[in-house]
Amino acid sequence: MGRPKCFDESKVLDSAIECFWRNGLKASSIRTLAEEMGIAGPSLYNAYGNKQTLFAKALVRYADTTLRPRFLRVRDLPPLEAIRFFLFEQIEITLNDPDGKGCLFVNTTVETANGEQELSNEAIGYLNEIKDFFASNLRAAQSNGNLSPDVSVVEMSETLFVMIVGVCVYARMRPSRSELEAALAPAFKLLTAQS
Amino acid sequence: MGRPKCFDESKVLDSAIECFWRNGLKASSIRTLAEEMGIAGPSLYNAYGNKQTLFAKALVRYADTTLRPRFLRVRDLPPLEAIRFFLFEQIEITLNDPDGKGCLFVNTTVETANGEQELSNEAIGYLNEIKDFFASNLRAAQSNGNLSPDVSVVEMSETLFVMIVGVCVYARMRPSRSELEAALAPAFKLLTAQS
DNA sequence: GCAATATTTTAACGGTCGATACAAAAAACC
DNA sequence: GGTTTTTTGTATCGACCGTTAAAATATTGC
Repeated sequence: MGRPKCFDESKVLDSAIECFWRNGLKASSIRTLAEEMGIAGPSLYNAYGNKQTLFAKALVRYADTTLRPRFLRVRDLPPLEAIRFFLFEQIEITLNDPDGKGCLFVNTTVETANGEQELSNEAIGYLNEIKDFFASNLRAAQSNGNLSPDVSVVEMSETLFVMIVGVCVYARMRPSRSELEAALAPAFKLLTAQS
Repeated sequence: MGRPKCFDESKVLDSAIECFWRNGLKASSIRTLAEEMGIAGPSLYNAYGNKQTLFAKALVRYADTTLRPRFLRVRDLPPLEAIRFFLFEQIEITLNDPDGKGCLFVNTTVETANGEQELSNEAIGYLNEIKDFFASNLRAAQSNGNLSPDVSVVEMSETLFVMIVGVCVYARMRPSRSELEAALAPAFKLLTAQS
């Protein structure tokens, strides 16, 4: 019923993600968003509500298209190998990110922490999934016998978490491969030394 | 000559730092800045130029009042102890930061990376001073014999850097003491185990 | 006291912000 | 084919943005 939408809502949302990811929430105006999305302002409001709801939808889709595939990609690996691959992939993603976009969740957490709390909480929720990914895999590795039971899962998962978040900030500084590999090298050693 | 300024330029700049630190560059309007600084808009422009130059001056003063005192505070400690105290202090500062301001340099790097490049480069320069602080102290520890020459100073300094930057992002998530201490515990172990 | 200089105050500038009213357009239903 | 429903395009709204013009105010040098 009614006139059909003449654009793919998900594809256009991907363009919004790109804009928010690169420039942030406040630096992305409705006008530049609409232009980069290839639609007019009123179509944007008709399809996504307002700027805040558009951003919220962008966060959800970013999680679906960027974070969740990374979890799925390592789902069937041995737990420690899953963590190693996740960290390794972070380096490659960062180096193949010439715009220095980093991580939308990290950028959002930093930008909206003392303003748009609902958006901040949404982003933090996804970041906590990364921490949980580390923790559950470390626990599995201890069950497997691949990781010493003397290792504190809480400490190790928190450390890996702040390290990968730090790498996401690093991404915005256009780091070199050697800097990124050096930064994560001790993490790889921690994951093997105590096995 | 002329009418004297009726405010302390440094003290008022501290109020600007507080506002930028808490809310970021774009979310701090000239009007809210002027109000929080206790002066009128034109006085702000007369004293600090424009918004961008005000922010640049805020970055410099923030470095002078927040980062440099921390370096000086550990200047006379044994190098590894200096790093340990710096990390320990980061936890305490984060827990005594109820607004979740984190680090102005990290916030600025994330917010302005793809916009105001001059401000971003300024912030990155100060962050690199932190990395250099780690590297030079690690080298000194190796000269002292307090740190094994088998440890890669580059790897360790890069790791400590991404960890402390990660903690600064963590600060915006209102972390608990146990989370922060767990996150940095492996760093403390790395600094003693290989000594 | 008077001129010169610098800062404060008041008011407002043009521009952009997020958001919308309204009518034209394009499909489905009968 | 006319009605209904949704989306599109155009034009624009009031609010706020960063910034400044201009006049009033407060000091110094003479």
